[in-house]
Amino acid sequence: MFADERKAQIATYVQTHKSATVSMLAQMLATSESTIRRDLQELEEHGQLRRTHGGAIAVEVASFEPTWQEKHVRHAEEKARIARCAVKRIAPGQTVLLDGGTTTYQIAKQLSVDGVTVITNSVDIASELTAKAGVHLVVLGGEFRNTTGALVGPFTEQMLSGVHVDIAFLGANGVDPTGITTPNTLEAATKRAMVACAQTVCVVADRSKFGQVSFVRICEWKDVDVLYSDAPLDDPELAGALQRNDVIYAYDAQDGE
Amino acid sequence: MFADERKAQIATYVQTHKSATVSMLAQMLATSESTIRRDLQELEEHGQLRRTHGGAIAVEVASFEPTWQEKHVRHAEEKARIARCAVKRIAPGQTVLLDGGTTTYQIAKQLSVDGVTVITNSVDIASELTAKAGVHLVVLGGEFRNTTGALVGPFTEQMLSGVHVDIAFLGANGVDPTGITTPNTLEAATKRAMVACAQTVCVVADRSKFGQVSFVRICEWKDVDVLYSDAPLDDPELAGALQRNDVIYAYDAQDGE
DNA sequence: TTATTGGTGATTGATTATGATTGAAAATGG
DNA sequence: CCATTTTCAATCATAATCAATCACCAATAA
Repeated sequence: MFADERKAQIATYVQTHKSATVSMLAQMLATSESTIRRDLQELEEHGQLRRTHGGAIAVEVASFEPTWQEKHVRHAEEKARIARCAVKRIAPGQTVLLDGGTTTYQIAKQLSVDGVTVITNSVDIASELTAKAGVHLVVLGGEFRNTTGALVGPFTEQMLSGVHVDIAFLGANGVDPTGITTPNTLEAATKRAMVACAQTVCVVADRSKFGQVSFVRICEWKDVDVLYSDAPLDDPELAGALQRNDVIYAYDAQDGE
Repeated sequence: MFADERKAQIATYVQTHKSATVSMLAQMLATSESTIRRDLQELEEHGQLRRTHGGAIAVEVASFEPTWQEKHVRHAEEKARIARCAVKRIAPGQTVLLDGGTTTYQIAKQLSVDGVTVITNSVDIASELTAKAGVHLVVLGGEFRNTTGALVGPFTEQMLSGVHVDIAFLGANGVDPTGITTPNTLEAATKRAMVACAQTVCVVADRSKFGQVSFVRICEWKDVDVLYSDAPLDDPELAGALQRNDVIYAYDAQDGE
């Protein structure tokens, strides 16, 4: 094990797991805590992670130092780009399923097609769409999860089993060559039910999700039709997986303005 | 859980829920109140939230003036009074069903009991309750009706058939000696399903509804347990009907202040 | 061989985070 | 207004963690 190799592993681990303790890293990499601390120090200097007492956390988790609003807005802008691209696929008369999440919320916000039926399990999206006149809104029942603002659980799945939609837009926490993942089992089950009832399945995920593998698998790429993101695809492994499963990759760089 | 991780969580929580108590955060994050206070102090110094006695609130909502729509609600003051009275009946641990409507919305707004489960078919109420920490929120699925902001229809009724609640608060457009009525058949069917699944049925209606008979009957007085309003009952015929069916009549005049 | 260099593990005093305690301050309810 | 309760800030003790330092080893070059 070379030093740089070890540092890369630490960086990857913290990226995917959002946090790690010094003692745990030392054990995992079969080295001393001193070495881990030195590595963490260096990685922090390179902005790869953020140190804390006892370990380190991923930079985006520590979003409390750099002004929260600033970061929030900038994040929203990337997601708005994805949404702008995704919303073009929605045609009048269609039935659209919008999963909970900030990116799908942007889709709802930018939706201006008349005569569409929107089904959602997000209270925020529902709230947003109540103001839109040309939208027939259907809300999926379920239990509210305040971490994501989505309605999930058996009720949601039961209701989903009774509907069929033309197109579904799903968010995901992890996007890897084998498929998409999310940290919560309830959410995953609900998303899976969404995949099952949609003619066309679109995943929306900004590039920070690429390479991440979260706890629970939602589905594989063969179940997905389109992946929307905000930048060119630079992971050859993921690109290959998408191609093999006929998944269209679409993104909108900030071009036309 | 690292300190910075915890602080980020607190910041996010307060942002999304608009407020949080020290004790609740301590419990949620499995730490002491001392630590939470230190975190809150630091977060306040960074302008991420605003501390209050007992907790913190989000920076953006420092003042609570009536919402844009709320000013245009007729009899808003009466409805708030009715809600203040009705909300006293809700006890910790109970499961509460809140029908859509401006009066029931006021109940949601004034709800401050911890550990209750609230089931609602109103997007507005759901949206309001996402901000309340101690509430387990369940949303009834269904189709959105623009005129009332409620979710109704077969989906709603199906989901209602699968639940049982301790107490339900219903609105009504007409209150007459034979029972309560509403103008829309879909809404009526949904309200009827609500009556069926509740142990205790409470009707909330300001005095302007008394004597009105709307198009579709929801239920008769024998199905109702309590009627909340804003003034003494002056219709002897209605009073008689209530008495014969053991319906409690409760109101809150603007007394104690 | 010998010196040097870079990386490593161990040690230790210093630092930091935390939970408990207590008197002070603030909210609450007459 | 006062009494009561709740919450707070300040302080302390403790435990965990860290930075600094030193010694060691292996690889390399003179």
